[in-house]
Amino acid sequence: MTNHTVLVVDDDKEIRDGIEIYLKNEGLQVIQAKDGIGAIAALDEHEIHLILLDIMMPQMDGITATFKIREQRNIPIIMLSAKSEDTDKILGLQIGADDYVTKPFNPLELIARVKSQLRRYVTFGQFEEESDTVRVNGLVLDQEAKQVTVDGEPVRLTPIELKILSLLMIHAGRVFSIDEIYEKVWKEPSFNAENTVAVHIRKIREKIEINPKNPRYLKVVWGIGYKIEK
Amino acid sequence: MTNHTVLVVDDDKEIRDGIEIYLKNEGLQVIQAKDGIGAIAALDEHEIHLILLDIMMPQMDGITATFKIREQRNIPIIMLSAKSEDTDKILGLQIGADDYVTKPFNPLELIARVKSQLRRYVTFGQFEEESDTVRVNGLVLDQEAKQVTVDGEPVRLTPIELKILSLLMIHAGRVFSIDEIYEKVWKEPSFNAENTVAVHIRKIREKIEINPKNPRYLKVVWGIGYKIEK
DNA sequence: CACACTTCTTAAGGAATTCTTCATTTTTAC
DNA sequence: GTAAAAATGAAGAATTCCTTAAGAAGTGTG
Repeated sequence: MTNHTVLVVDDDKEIRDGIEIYLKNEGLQVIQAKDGIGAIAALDEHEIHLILLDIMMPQMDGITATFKIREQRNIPIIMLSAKSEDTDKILGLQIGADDYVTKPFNPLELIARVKSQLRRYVTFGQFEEESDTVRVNGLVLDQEAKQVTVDGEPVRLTPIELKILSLLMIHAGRVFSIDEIYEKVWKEPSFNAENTVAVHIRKIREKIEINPKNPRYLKVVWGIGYKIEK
Repeated sequence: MTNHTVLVVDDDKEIRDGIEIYLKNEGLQVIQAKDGIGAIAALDEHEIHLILLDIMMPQMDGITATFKIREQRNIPIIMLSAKSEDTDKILGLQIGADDYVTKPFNPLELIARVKSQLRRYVTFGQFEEESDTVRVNGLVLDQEAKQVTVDGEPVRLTPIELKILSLLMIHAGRVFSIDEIYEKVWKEPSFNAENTVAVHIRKIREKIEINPKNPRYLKVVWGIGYKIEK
């Protein structure tokens, strides 16, 4: 997981430099480009393992650049954008980005996503099918298929329910407070979200538990929070 | 999630002191610095887990300080600023702050954000202190799962019971007076709490002892207090 | 654009559990 | 034996959690 090179493409030098600091701090090598043309040039000159690409750039915009890059090589691309509209998000992903981060972004989140993408890259320069399944008790979470099964039976979860359950399953055994769950799932500080989370917990229990009143998987720890029994 | 140290950087002593009161009230340790230079010095001297940084400071401004700090270590940074313009907000985040609070700020919101950042960092595995399990005799305390087992059997404890038992187990062998227990668990000076603690002790014994009348783990030291037998 | 459908959020009441207090009994030390 | 300390039991107060329901917001379809 070391010695990877990341190409940062953004027209704003400050942003490039800011990102570079974080990435270097993680032991990654960084090359900068200020637009799509420069990015393609950099791809010829260096062995790049991942691209951080701003969607709004002069000369050649990010989406067009994605096309050009994909024509050359199959490299993980993470898109950056100031726009938070879902339309852009979906468009970016469909066209070829492997992940998407909106500005202003949390640097830690960015690093996590970069690492996640790099992890899929192995010695042979191919993509490894990451084992994306988490198994706890009789519960199976397939992160790629975004599906959970209980004893083989698929469960139909809503997006938020899936996120909550994923969080709890990935860190099975650990207790998460309601605030913590809210922050991780909704990605904003929680103010008055107790019932909201509680209702979702109830819904999840309804779907994964035989007897929701006496849950087998999704346990409550009094005064602290919820967890998935390991 | 306890025992974290926050560095408060602001040129106004009143603001620093005000923030310090709130943070200390949450059990956090606080170190102050009046400018960027002082902040970097403090980083060398103390183990800091989070920085509250005013964006407008003499000598070295907050944004420059952010860069310098990031060069050294990857610590969560929350920016404070009197400016509420969105341009500044985005700039601050892009450059390296993990979160942003505008003055005048709501203390509760500030605390919520501080805690949120500390939690986020902890999950990323950066500074997870204290080993998660404490073993004494046949007693096992899993601090992550917030659970205690006696000879492998899980025990269902209430929040206060868990806190008391955790305290005694972590410092197994040491005797705690009733007042000491009360202060540590309730986080307020003990007034007339002798019986209150005694009742909880009794409840704990009921749950972890085979014969509460002749306790094997939770011993009383006459005239002094309670302890967990090592 | 109206319609049905799903999902999310909020509020409120009820149920269950837990906390504290007080009175009483038991144990301990001298 | 006596006084101080500790343990016990029971009851009301307080807290926390669960559940339901209703409306808001969003999505897809004809």
